[in-house]
Amino acid sequence: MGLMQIPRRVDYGLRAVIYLSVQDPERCCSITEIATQQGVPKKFLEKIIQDLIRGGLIKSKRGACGGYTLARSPEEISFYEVIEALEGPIAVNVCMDQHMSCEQLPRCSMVNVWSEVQRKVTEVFTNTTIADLKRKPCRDLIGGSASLSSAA
Amino acid sequence: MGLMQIPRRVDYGLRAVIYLSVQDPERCCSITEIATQQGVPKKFLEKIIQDLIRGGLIKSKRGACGGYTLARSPEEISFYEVIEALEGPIAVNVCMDQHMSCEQLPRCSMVNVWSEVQRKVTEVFTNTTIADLKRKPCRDLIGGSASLSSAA
DNA sequence: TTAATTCAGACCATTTCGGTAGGATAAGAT
DNA sequence: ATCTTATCCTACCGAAATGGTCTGAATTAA
Repeated sequence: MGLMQIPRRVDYGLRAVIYLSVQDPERCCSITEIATQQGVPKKFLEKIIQDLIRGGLIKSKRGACGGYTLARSPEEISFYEVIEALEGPIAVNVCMDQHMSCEQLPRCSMVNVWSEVQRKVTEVFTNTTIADLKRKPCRDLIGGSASLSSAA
Repeated sequence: MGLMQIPRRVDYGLRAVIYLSVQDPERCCSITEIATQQGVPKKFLEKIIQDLIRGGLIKSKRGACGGYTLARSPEEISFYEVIEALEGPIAVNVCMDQHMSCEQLPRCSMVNVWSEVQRKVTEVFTNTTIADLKRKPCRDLIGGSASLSSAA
């Protein structure tokens, strides 16, 4: 159940980034600290953070007193970047293995729907920054007024 | 790769529904016909169509000269209904296993983003009917003008 | 009765998901 | 130097989902 469910990796990764965003930007947070504070499996989070480092969102310092900090300010990190660093580019589509004739198959007309969905999803994620999340109060969870994006 | 990829089941199911929508509404189409015409694995499609029957979108007639027809007119079948019949309700969210304090965790602020995405996705799928697809020409596939939904 | 068809269920191979384990490497503290 | 604290890297692992297949029963037209 759940067609477009968000994987744990993304949830955990976002939590780590958000946690770092409310800390002193200079202070290195260890994986142990982040994991216990956020209630996330430590070794799993370690791998996830590695992906965020490769994505240029987190900086690390090795050795004793090492740890992680955000690579940029929270205003400059979008939801989309975190997701992309962890899962690759968002691609709402069917696996296009074999190209078939456009006439006899409904495939191409469906693609228009997929790409419209993809466009809207991408829009929300790119317009939402980590800094936006920090100051959001906890209002009703479903059917919210959705004032997050700039809503074209 | 592909965060919100559409599963084969949905692709195949939609193709079957669209195929039926362009046939004579009285004529029963066998599973063999639909599968070969659409280039879909026959036995797999058979199971998928069973779900569409349970969802009230397709009618079946058993025995020789049996087959499938649409249960309603294409104008009254939305993309969303097909998807829901095959995958259950769309739920863009993280598995909410354990409820944690709203204060110390960024979870609740993320939920606002998930629900906004879900709302927009659902909107596109509910506003697109099978009849809409039939007359759509095959224009450019990516970054299309997206004139499908009523675009609030 | 027989042929054509849907219907129901078990089965199955591969991939993905979520997570663990162990060690190599780096750097600060003593 | 070497010890401790930490990141980094790679392999591994169980369970679930994905994408199918196979077999056989039930139904119906000819």
